[in-house]
Amino acid sequence: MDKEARLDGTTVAEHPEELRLWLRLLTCSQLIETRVRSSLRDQFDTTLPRFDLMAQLQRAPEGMKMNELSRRMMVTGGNVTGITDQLVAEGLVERMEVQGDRRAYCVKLTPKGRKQFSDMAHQHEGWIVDAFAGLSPKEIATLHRLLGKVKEHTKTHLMETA
Amino acid sequence: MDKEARLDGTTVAEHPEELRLWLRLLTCSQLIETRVRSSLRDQFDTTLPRFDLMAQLQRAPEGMKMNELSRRMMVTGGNVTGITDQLVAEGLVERMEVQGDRRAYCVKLTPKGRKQFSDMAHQHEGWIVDAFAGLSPKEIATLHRLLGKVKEHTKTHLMETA
DNA sequence: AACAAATAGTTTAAGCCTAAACTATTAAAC
DNA sequence: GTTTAATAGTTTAGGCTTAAACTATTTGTT
Repeated sequence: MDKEARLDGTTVAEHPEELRLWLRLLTCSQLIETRVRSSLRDQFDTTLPRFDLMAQLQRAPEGMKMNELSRRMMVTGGNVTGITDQLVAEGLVERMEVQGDRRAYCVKLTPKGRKQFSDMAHQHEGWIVDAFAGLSPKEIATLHRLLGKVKEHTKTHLMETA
Repeated sequence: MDKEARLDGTTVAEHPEELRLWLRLLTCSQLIETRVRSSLRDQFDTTLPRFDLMAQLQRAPEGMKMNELSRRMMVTGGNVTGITDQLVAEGLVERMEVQGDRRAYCVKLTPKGRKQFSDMAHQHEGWIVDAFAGLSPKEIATLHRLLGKVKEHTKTHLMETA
């Protein structure tokens, strides 16, 4: 039911290989992401979006504008507002005024936030290493390279076919 | 800043390759998924979860129990209840009683649902083919194979490290 | 048969996320 | 310089998703 016969006697999937690849890619993301969310909740009583925001800030010791956070996290500005509000309330990040632009905020990890993120990041790294433990270093490199092509192609061709 | 020097003069990324791979995998999923969501909304005024549920049902002409939908879609039962309610209200799927088990429902596409899904699926296939148009058939096969290893490894090792 | 345990599905409360409308500020056009 | 447009961030309404508590039914134990 899922295959079509061809003249040469072989069969071909009714759905193109691209579709099968997409479903598998999605499954992998979801499996790993579900595991990470669950571990973050159980071990640190936090969520993936909060972790992601802090991860962005850790790489920017001087802080980052909401604007840029939104772009890097690939979520809407309103979303960043909400997550930042929570982290501010918990004392993990702080909003700082930007010299010369009274519209903008610069968001930065507090010392408490840096410490907490450091603990989480160490565990997180382990979960991710585990997730890919079935692959050899060479396979990891290949996967990384091929996904890089997908990423570039998708990013550049995103707005064409509207 | 992102590299550590080693004794042999080479450098190694501060974060393991697995972490870089994970971030890239996530980026690819999100880029493609965002595009699909947006197209479904613009062209069919519907959402990805609704599409996904209908896609599962289309492969099961006899219908499927909520239970199995939940497992295949990798979401909670409560979620399936909500999405099914909407699709029932729109006349796209129907709940049927199961002979011999008054707890269960069998959910099935209506003729209207089959027709609408068929239209959407055709477009959807195009979006996905586009997303991977930067890869050769051989690269697609490689990616599919490697992600298969990730999927199997993750699925089997999921509940070990709790 | 009676009780306990498991299963199917729903409900609820809370957080995530988006698009769109909104406020405040800055930059550009003229 | 005043108007216009663009930018930074927030708010709001609505849909998605989950975990946990819940109802109803079925299965297993004795």
